[in-house]
Amino acid sequence: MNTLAPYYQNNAYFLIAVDCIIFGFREKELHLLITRRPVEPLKNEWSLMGGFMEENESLTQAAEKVLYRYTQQENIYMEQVGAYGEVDRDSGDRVISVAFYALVQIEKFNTLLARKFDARWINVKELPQLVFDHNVMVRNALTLLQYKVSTEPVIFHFFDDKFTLPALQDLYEAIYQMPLDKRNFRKKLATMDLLDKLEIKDKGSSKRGAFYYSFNNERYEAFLKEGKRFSL
Amino acid sequence: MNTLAPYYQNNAYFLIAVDCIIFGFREKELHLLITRRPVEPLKNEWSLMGGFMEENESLTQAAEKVLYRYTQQENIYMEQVGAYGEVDRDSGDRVISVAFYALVQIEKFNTLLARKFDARWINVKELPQLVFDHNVMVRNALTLLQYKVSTEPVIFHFFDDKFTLPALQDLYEAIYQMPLDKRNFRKKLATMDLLDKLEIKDKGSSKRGAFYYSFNNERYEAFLKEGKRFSL
DNA sequence: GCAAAAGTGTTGTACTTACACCCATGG
DNA sequence: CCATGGGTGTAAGTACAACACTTTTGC
Repeated sequence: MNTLAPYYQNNAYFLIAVDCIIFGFREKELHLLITRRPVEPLKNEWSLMGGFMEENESLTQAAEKVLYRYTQQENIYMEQVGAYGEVDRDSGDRVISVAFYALVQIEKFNTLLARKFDARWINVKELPQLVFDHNVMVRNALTLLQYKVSTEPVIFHFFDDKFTLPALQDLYEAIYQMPLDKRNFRKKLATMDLLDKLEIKDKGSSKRGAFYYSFNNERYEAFLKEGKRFSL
Repeated sequence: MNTLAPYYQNNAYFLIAVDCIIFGFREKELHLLITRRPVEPLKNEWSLMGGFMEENESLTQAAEKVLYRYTQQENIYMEQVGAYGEVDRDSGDRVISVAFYALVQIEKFNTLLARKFDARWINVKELPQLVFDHNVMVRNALTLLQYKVSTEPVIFHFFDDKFTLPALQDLYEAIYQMPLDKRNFRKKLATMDLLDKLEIKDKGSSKRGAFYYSFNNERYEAFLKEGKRFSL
């Protein structure tokens, strides 16, 4: 319970939750991490990763806390999706929830931890029904993600600083949920001139191997200063 | 205070406010309605229209309540901007605020009411410092509005079902904060073919007078069904 | 009759789309 | 040697940007 409000008396108090839509990229598909809900009501149903906000943390910090609990990772790229406040949205009690999406590298994900929480990476195309309004949150998060990756170089947060062009294209295709033309995709990337081609190849997915690239942040800063905008 | 939570005990409770960024169009400029804050702390400083959320209302309903209190209007077009939850954002107490923007017709606005609340329409370019993080909310709302009016026909909510093309262009220019080419602007509108030209003219802003147009909603439905997208 | 705003087309440029073949390599 | 995925250029079409003059009418 709160201490007495110094100024704003006689107003209602609410539980606030944060729910995290954790996106990852695996097997050429966009996945998201869901878990069996650990508490009643709807215990053991599929759910987003969530948690309650505490006294001395901001919304962002609350989301980071939840992310850390489920992934043991910090400094994860995260964006707020919005607040959800229908009166009956949570059948357990009146709860206002703020949704965040996060982009993580699945390789860094701790699978032992996953077992502990009964968490699973699910292809976004095969998403089951989730509790409450969580499916709506996912839809909104995906729409926002589509916009974001097309206008800002946030997609690189899915990778551990290097990636191949075929993988990058597969990821865009998974997010946009449509096929892209390989040559046009590469042409647009080349025009922006923000990637460094590395000397090494990924031989994991083909015999020939695909060159690794990395995103050049300094070049991107300069790019912005010239008034240019990232666009894919 | 809340009744005892049936399930989610031992979690913190918070005050939740909604703050409304009320946009209107006047004198070829985008304006927004601000008020003298009626309560301590920072009493009489410039502020957005806000209010606390109550037990049995959704976030959207809370925002509608605030809008009604300050404008006496209902069925106002409204969008959520986001939730603001820094620990010290409100110096009065811990408050999480959810911001909404609304598009209203200034002509319908009740000026008597304005006096009661010491409310004023301010050109967005001449916005004073507002309390707390309200200036940030306005910036975010404007960015969202720019995106929305370019991809959906929401701009027509600024008008009372008819408008002239010069006024429409002035409004876009005010929102985008850049000049537009008159012929290109009209060509794009004409291509979409969503407006009906009326037989009457507005003689208020020129001797010749400009024809009124109205947005044709049925045509827009069909337009969407063909897979087309509004774009300006 | 003139000032002030409304209305109207064309042309060059940049971007987007569509499209097919050769390359490198592990098995 | 062949199957598999990686890598590359060109041409057509579409969308965007730039630009100037005529019309109407209240004063």
